[in-house]
Formats: sequence, structure tokens, C-alpha cells
Amino acid sequence: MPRANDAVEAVLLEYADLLAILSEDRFKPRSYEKAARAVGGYHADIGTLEPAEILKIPNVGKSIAEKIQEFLREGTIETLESLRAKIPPGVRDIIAVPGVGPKKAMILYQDLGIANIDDLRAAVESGRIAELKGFGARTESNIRRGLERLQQQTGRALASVAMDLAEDFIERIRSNVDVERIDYAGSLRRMVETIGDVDLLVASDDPVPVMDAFTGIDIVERVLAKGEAKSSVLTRQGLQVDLRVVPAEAWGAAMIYFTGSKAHNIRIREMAVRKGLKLNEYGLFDAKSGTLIVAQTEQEVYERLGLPWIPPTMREDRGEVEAALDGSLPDVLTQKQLRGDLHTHTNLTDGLASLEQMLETASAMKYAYYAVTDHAPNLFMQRMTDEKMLAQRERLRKLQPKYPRMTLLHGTELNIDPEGNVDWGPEFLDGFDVRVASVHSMFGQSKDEMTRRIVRAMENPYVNVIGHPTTRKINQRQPVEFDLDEVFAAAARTGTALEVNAYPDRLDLKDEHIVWAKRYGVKFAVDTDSHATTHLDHMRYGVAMAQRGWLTKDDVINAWPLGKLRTFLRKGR
DNA sequence: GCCGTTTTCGGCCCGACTGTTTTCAGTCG
Repeated sequence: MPRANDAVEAVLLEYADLLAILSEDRFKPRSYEKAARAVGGYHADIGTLEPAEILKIPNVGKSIAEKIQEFLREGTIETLESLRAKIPPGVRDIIAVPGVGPKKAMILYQDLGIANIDDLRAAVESGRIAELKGFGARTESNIRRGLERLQQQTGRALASVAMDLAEDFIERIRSNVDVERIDYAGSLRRMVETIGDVDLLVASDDPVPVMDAFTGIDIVERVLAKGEAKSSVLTRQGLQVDLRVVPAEAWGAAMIYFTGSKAHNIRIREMAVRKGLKLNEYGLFDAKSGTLIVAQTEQEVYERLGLPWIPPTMREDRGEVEAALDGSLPDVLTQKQLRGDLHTHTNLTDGLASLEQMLETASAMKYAYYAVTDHAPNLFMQRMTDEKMLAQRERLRKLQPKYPRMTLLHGTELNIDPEGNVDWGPEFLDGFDVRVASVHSMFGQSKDEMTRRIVRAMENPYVNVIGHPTTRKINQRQPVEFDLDEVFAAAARTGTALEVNAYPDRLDLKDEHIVWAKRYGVKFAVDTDSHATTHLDHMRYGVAMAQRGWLTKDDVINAWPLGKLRTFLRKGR
């Protein structure tokens, strides 16, 4: 479902890369890069904006705005074409090799005629690179390793995989050496849906043993860099882990710096500069005297910049700084505010745990309500029948007295067929407390068909939640295509919640879509879609995605008290 | 190329590590 924004972002990033290779000006490429990110993260579809509105996008000025319009009109940009003519397209790929940037790529092209990755590989093999001015044997071997890494790169890791790795590292470092504090930061702390590398932060006055412990861990395949303040390793599974050591007094400033995002950091550092201050990982300083002002906690640093503390999941420079400045930063959903889970399975269908086991685990999470939503009959392989469903309801009702603090809800996950119908008629559907409905088949329908299909399901007065709305699986399956505006508008109109599926390889809806849907007044259900007791813990990823989508407890139906939830589930019936 | 509570020019976030070089450029996050 590409918005024009994605294409514009891509073309501006290409422009930035080509300028970085060709231009002496260091700042021009950065302008294009900043504009690209701003367009990519902009809330409105740029294809529908008037020229004056395009100019309002941050970091987009007259020149870039004109180029964007030219691109939207013509499909390309004349000046970009002339940049492209100067450099073979493969040179841009070379920048993606770790250790090679725009400057080295240009030298390789000019002096050795290296125009693509294959040329580069051949030049490495023949030993020609070490002879270049400014290059050497070490550089050549680094490029060789960079090429290897590029080849074996399996893509970015799921947040859950990176989290497990981070926690493993933290535990191993802690058990080997005394550290005052240790935690993960980076994109993992921001809970980006996939993680390129894991960032760890340690507070210690004695970094050397920390670095030794870090680089000596047995799952480390190779040490990429090792210094007193900073080291990087590559794990056997191919993930890079960076570790940074700072003094304990600087923990807050370092945490901000290492959590990012880069764009967010640049924003607040620019704010600091304007206030005559300087912000780095060691603290916030007076620019002139160099005197330290604050560094101990994130809260203090933000406060001194005139900002409230901003949750890590919001630090993407997608308007959070502006919102923080004018006091409109939302109090985003927390896991504590969630009162229940509305989408879970048992071994009656494809779950791994029994009803009793799931309830036992759920009750430990202190939920006020909990819905069991096994698959409905039309997902034939699950062999559900009306009788089995009703028998499960009986069992659930009998188990209720065991859980005086948790109301047990009987639900189902319906299948939305290609026409938008679901498994049962009104009479049977009426017997459930809650009904999730999801697309499980015919993913390849046209955009129009898929839009009609989902809208029709939402118009069903018994369908309460659309499960994993785009059905994507991260790194495995593309999302289905439907008209986002139409579906979001229909969700708001029909009183149907859209799911924020917390399963780590789904995370569906994703953050950008959540922001978009919220503008229509859509309500959401943050659910785990658990198929095992351990999956109930995945709620943290769903909450993170909701935070990244700027949702508050008012937007999320399973953060509501049961009475209010029940009213919503009636859909005005 | 963008931007402004030291505004229309002169800045542009900041620091660590590496390698090749004798003081720094390139890359990275």
C-alpha cells in the first residue's frame, strides 16, 4: 500500500546519496536526507497535497518542494537524471558495503573504474585496492569482510529476537564483571519493529574489563571494533552488538544519546545549540564555559531543554518535539493500563496450551477480563464445529468462579471470506461476548476487492475487531492491499476496532498505520493473538507499537473498564 | 539546501574508532 511519500522519500534519499558521492558540499546531501525522512514520516499523503502544503513539511524548502512536484508530475526529476548520468547505479550499492562511504566509493570508481559490487569483489581478490592512495592492506581486508557481511545479511531481526539477545548479553556481562548499570538502548529501546543492531549501555569507571568481558562472550563471532569507550561485535547469528561505556554520572545523557533516534537526537541537540548549550553523551553543557549542567537522568536533560520526558518509543522526530513544546504530547498507553487481552487461542484449535493453562497464565497478569477466541469453522484445518464451540463456552463458564477478579469472555476469531462474509449468522454470533474477524486466505485479491471485503466485514453488526488487518508477516509475507482511508473511515463509522496485533512477526497494524487510522477516530484493540502461554508476554510489543502510534488509553478498547467495553462490543445493537 | 527568540547570511549534532598518516579524513551511529 505505498503512499506517494514512500516513493518521494526513496528518490530524495537517492538524490542525497548521489550528492554525497559527487558534491564537495557536505551539507547539501544532508538537507536532502532530512527532507526525505520528513516526507517519509509525514502524516498526509504527499500525492494529494497542494504546493503550498508541501512547503510546510519540515526541512522541505523551495528547491526541494519544486523537485517533489516535478517528481509527482513527471515520475522523475531532471537534475536527478543528470546526477545519475555521472555515476553508474552500482556505485550507490557500494556505499552499502560496511566500511565504504561516499568518498571511498568515488575514489574506487574514479581510480579503478569500480562501478558495482562485482567489480569491487574482483578488485579485492586481485589486491588492487591496497595500492590506492589513502587505502591500505587493512582497508582492503575490511572491504572484503564488509562484502562477506553484505552477502550473508539475512535482513533485520525481529524485535523479540533482538530482545532475547540483548537480555542474554546483559546477563553474561553482569555475571562476569562489576558494572554499576547496564541496559539496552537504540532501536530496541524504541521498539522499532525490526532491529539492525543491538545497542548496550554500561555505566562504569573501569571500562577495560567490561570491554574484555563483552568481546570475550562465546557467542561473539568477530570483534569489529574495540576501544575504551565503545566496542562492536558480530554474533554468530549475524547480528551486530555495540557496547558503550560511560561514567555513571552521565547515565541519562548517554541513554538519550544511545537510544536515538538519530533524527530525534539531532533535533534536541539543535535546540540545545539555540539555547547556548551543547548536548552530547556526557551531558548537557554550557556551550561557552563548557560547564556541565545536567547529565544524571533523562528527565533532567529534557527538562533543562524545556521539554517533558519523551517516551523512547516516540523519539523518531515525527512531531514529538513540537508536541512536547506546545504541551500536546499524549500520555501514551502503558502496559499497566491494559485491562485484558481480546484475542487468544487454546489447543481446541491451533493453540499449544489448554484452556485451563491459558487462563492460569492470564490471571497472573492481573487482567480484569480475558477473551478466549478460538478459530471458527471456515478455517477448515482447525476442525472447529458449533458443538465444540458451545462446549468450550460451557467449560469457560464453569471455570469463571475460579477467577473472581477476571471476567472470562467467550469469543471467536472469524474468517472473513472473499466476499466479506463470516462463518456464522446473527443468531450464533450473538452468543459470543466478543468477535474478532480476520483475513486468512485469498491474500492476492485486488485492492478494490480487498477493501470491499474488509469494509463489508466491519459492517456486520457482530464483528467487533478486525484481527491483524494487513496480514503481513515481517520478513515473510507482504501486507495485503486495501484502501487505507476507506477502511479506516469505515472502522470509525461502524464502531469496529482495528487490532494492534502484538505477535512479534506480525505487529499489525504497524505504527504509521495506527497514526493514520487514529486521525479517523478509529478505536484499537491491542492483543497478543497468543497460541501458547508464553505468548501472553508479547503484549509488551503490542503496547510499544501502540505507543509508536501515539495511542492513549482512550483509543484502546481493552484499556477500558468492562462496562464501557461491553457497550462498544454491542455496536449500537 | 534549509533555517531563524543572537533571522535573510552563515551556520549546519557530536564524538568514537580505524587506518593511514605524522595531524586527520572517512565512516558510523
